[in-house]
Amino acid sequence: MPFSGAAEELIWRVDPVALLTGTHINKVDGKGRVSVPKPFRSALSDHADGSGSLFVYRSYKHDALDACSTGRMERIAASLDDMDMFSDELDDLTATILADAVQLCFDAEGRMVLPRELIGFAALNGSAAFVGLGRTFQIWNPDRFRAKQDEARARAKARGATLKLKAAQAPSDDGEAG
Amino acid sequence: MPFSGAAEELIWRVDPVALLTGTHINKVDGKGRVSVPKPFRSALSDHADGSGSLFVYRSYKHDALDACSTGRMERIAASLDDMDMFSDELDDLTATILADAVQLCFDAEGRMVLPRELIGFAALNGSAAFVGLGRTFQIWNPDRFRAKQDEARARAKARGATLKLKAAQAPSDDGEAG
DNA sequence: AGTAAACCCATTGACCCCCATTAATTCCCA
DNA sequence: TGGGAATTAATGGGGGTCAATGGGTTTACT
Repeated sequence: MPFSGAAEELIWRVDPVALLTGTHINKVDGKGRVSVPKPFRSALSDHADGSGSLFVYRSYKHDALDACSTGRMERIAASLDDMDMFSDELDDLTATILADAVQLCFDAEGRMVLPRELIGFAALNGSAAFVGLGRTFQIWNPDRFRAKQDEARARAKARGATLKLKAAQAPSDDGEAG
Repeated sequence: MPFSGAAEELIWRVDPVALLTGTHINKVDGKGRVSVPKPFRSALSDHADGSGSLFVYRSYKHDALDACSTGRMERIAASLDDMDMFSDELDDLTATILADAVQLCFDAEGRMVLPRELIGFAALNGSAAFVGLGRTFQIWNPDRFRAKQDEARARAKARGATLKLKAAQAPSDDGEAG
């Protein structure tokens, strides 16, 4: 029964901020359509019916795409809006992030269509790897990501990377992952 | 009860201020007409029927046009109004922004006609790039913008650009994008 | 009357939505 | 505990709708 199903969905959506984790590989069809992995979709959807949208933009560090929720993009825009109008730094940041970000919404099947240009930039030939980064995720060419991940692991091991955990805290109002 | 709680949660999640993002390239015809990209148009239109207007003025930093919603222009005017009367700075800003701004409204097809002078200033030869900057957007010669964006990205990468996100906040009353 | 601006209409092509199929999991029951 | 059934995610394809564009016509203004 759809009703109780919807109710349950709501309950665990309300629950804090679902983290975006793991790597999911989906196909990109001729029209540029990709299924957004279900766990990501749930974390991103604004509405109870599962519809929603997200922002995608070219990473400036890798040949991959960065993606985030609309809530997070609004925070980015708000932060930029607080900077001085006409400053050079603002100029650069808006050009590399906002001017480049495309808002995509996923359809009833949970797919979004990636613009040709972005597909080309990230070299998504037939398949795409969705890589969870906590509040954000990236979209990679699967082979390239595997290579990058191997390097990262090797570096971390070599350097003996450590991480200091911050104290547990009340759920933030950062409603969105991304 | 969890259900009503969820419902309330959803209410204030509802689409705050649509962001102006991405780069859209449209054609400028012989009459100086350009289609305002649909997402921008929606974000700018004051009325439910989709009609609306916007302000366009010459950027003083680039050979491009700045544009914003009427609401934002009012905010700019208000900010200027807070400055000291007779100050040189106020003088300059009013001259470069307010004195230069033209109000354009788009027709039933969602097009506006750009004055010859502005087309010349921004070198819009046959096509124009609408560049979303969050609450504002610019109109560029597509080639020039691509060049500028490449530089900005290169700088961002070189200097490891970062942005401190401000805390999530309640939807602002800045009713208009632009 | 001549020029220019606003309005109206028609075409096309991209995007969005719907339906059908496959695959993989979970759930249930024997 | 194993097998089968039901649900759901992922995929493929086709058709309708709407945004973008080009051209024409009326209106206003000088």
